[in-house]
Amino acid sequence: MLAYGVRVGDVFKALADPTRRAILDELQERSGQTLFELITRLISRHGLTSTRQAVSQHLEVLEGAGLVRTRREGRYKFHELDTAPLRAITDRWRIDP
Amino acid sequence: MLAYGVRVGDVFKALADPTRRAILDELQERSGQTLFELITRLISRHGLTSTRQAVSQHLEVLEGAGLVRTRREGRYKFHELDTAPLRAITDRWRIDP
DNA sequence: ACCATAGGCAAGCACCTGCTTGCATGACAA
DNA sequence: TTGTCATGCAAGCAGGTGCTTGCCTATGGT
Repeated sequence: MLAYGVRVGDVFKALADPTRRAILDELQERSGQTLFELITRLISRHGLTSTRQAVSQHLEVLEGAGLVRTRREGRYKFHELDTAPLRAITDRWRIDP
Repeated sequence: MLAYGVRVGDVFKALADPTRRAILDELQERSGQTLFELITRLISRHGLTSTRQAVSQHLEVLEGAGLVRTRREGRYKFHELDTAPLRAITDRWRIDP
C-alpha cells in the first residue's frame, strides 16, 4: 500500500536515475544521514560528483515517491530509506524463481 | 543474474514509462502476443491509444532491458515476459514486511 | 550582534525521451 | 507476380529531466 498522494509512476521514475539509486544504497547502508553527509559519502564511496543542489533535488524526488522519509531537528534534516513503495513492483509481476 | 549486455540502468529506465508497464501487464496476462495483438489489447483493456510505432519502440526498450523475449515465426514475432531482471530491484534493497 | 553552517527556492540550459511521419523490408496468399 | 499483412528503420519535433547558477532563509556558535 502506497502512502497517500504517492503515485505508482513516481516510484518507477524515481528509480530510473542512477544517482538516486546510489542515494537509496547509501541510506540503506547508513540510515538517518543529513544532506551533507550524503554528498560526502556519495563522492567517497560511490565515485559520484554531484553538487549539493543536485543531491537535494534528487532527495525531493525520492521523498515524493515515498522512498525516503525525513525528520527535522534544528537546522539538520535527517533522511531515512523506506522500501515499502517497492512492493508496487514486486506485487505487480510474478518473479520467476 | 542479468543476461549478457543488459545494464542495470536499462531495467529501471524501461520500467519508468507507464505504457511499457502496461505492456508487461498484458504479456503477463497473455504470453506470446504479436505486436498487433498487443496494440489491440492495450487499447481495449488498458485504455491506451498508442500507435503501432510507439508500441514497437517500447518493445525494443523492454527487449533491451531483458524484460521481454521474442521469437520469430515467419512474418510473426511473438513476445514473452521475462521477469528475471526484476531481481535487480528485489535483491538490491531490503523490502520491509 | 556577527558569522558560519545546513538547507531552500527558482530561473535557465543542454540533453534525453516518447511520439509522429514516411518509407522500406520480408512473408504469405491468390 | 501482384497485393496485402506484419514488422522494421530513421529523421524530426515537442515536452520532460537533471544540472547549474545565484540568491535567500534559518539555526546555532562565539
